Amino acid sequence: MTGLELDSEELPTRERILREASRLFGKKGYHGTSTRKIAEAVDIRQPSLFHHFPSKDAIMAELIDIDLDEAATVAQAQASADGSAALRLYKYLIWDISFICRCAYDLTSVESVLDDPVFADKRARHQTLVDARRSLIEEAIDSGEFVKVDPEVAERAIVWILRGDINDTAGQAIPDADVVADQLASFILRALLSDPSRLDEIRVAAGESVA
Amino acid sequence: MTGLELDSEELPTRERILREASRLFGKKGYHGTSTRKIAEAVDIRQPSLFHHFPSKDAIMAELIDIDLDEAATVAQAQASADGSAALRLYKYLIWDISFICRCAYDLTSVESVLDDPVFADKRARHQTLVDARRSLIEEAIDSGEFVKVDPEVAERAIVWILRGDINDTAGQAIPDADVVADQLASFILRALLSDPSRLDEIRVAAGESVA
DNA sequence: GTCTATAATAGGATAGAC
DNA sequence: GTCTATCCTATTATAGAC
Repeated sequence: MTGLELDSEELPTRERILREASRLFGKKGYHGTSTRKIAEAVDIRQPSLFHHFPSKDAIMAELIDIDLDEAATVAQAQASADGSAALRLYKYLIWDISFICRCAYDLTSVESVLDDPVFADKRARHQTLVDARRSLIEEAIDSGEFVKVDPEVAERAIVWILRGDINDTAGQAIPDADVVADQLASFILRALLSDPSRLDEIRVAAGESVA
Repeated sequence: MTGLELDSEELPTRERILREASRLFGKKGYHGTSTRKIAEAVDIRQPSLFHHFPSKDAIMAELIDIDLDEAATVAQAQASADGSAALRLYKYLIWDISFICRCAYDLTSVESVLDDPVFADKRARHQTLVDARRSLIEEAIDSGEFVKVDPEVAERAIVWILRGDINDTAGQAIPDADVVADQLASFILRALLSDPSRLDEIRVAAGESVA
């Protein structure tokens, strides 16, 4: 898990590099952040970074793995499960938004570097996540649980609401992660449910399966 | 207006610089794009850029103005108009999404550089847009047209759906801009309207006021 | 208005002492 | 595990010819 409860100065250097680099990548972008600035934030000299990571790319690569690995697993599990697709999409959304809110890293920059050839080896994992999400949406539309909307439009709206949450919460380890998760996931389901009054039933069902 | 109907090779060099730079900024980020790459895309040598723009920053600054100026004006006009706030928000959304879809430039990178001190002089204009949008949302919630949702949550979802549209359409001058605009704006209103069945009435009313 | 040549700086990464 | 010193490349921008 990511939420180590140690004071920032007590953390191992490698961990502090990941956290400070993620914050700077999120704020200035991957290319807008120099290894000198990362080192400054961690309070070491620039070449010392290369004792912990072989390259600047390797720092980013680790952040990509943190962002994608668990999310792809959860999304795939819900996509291949049984029962209401709307409920399963809601469960995935709650998990993902909570994860983002609780995460110690600012993962803003991850999606924006995935197109770069340097990180081409991460694309398959990303595609797993995209496919699982898409399959949940299409299943819910086909079954009539969702309105007959273009799945592409629904997917884009969902993906960007999630990316916005990543950007806005930005590795701050938000305390009321559950509230934010429910608000955003509810926004999405209200927009998509054929019968919006089912929302409360879905929220209750998701709450029970967690507890 | 932005949609000059000339062949790309016929356009003045200055215009081609703006278009190619915007595409590269959108794909690789502002800092990830060098002036050499821009020049290469325009098919001139790197120093020739500086005959048309005093600096790389100035290219970005002009793209920021293109993105913000008209949008802030339209949003403010709707915010200070009378009648249903939900209808006025829908009208603004339709205008903004259509603008994005028809725009000759990829404006993806604009929002991500607004925090940079270099572009601090653009922030007031951006804030005008943010405030106008926020005011429309709060008015619709207070009047009961929208569900009692946290205005912050609604605003973030809307802003990021718009940013996603900017990113996904990416200066391609989408032909069916009106369809995309209606689909995304409808998604947003379905998520927010207390009585989702009012959506069609709002879409018709917005269509009439345009024609 | 575009070119070649080049200045000046900032970038990622390595070598080797401690 | 961190430091200083340094290499090499890429970057933005300028000077001046055509």
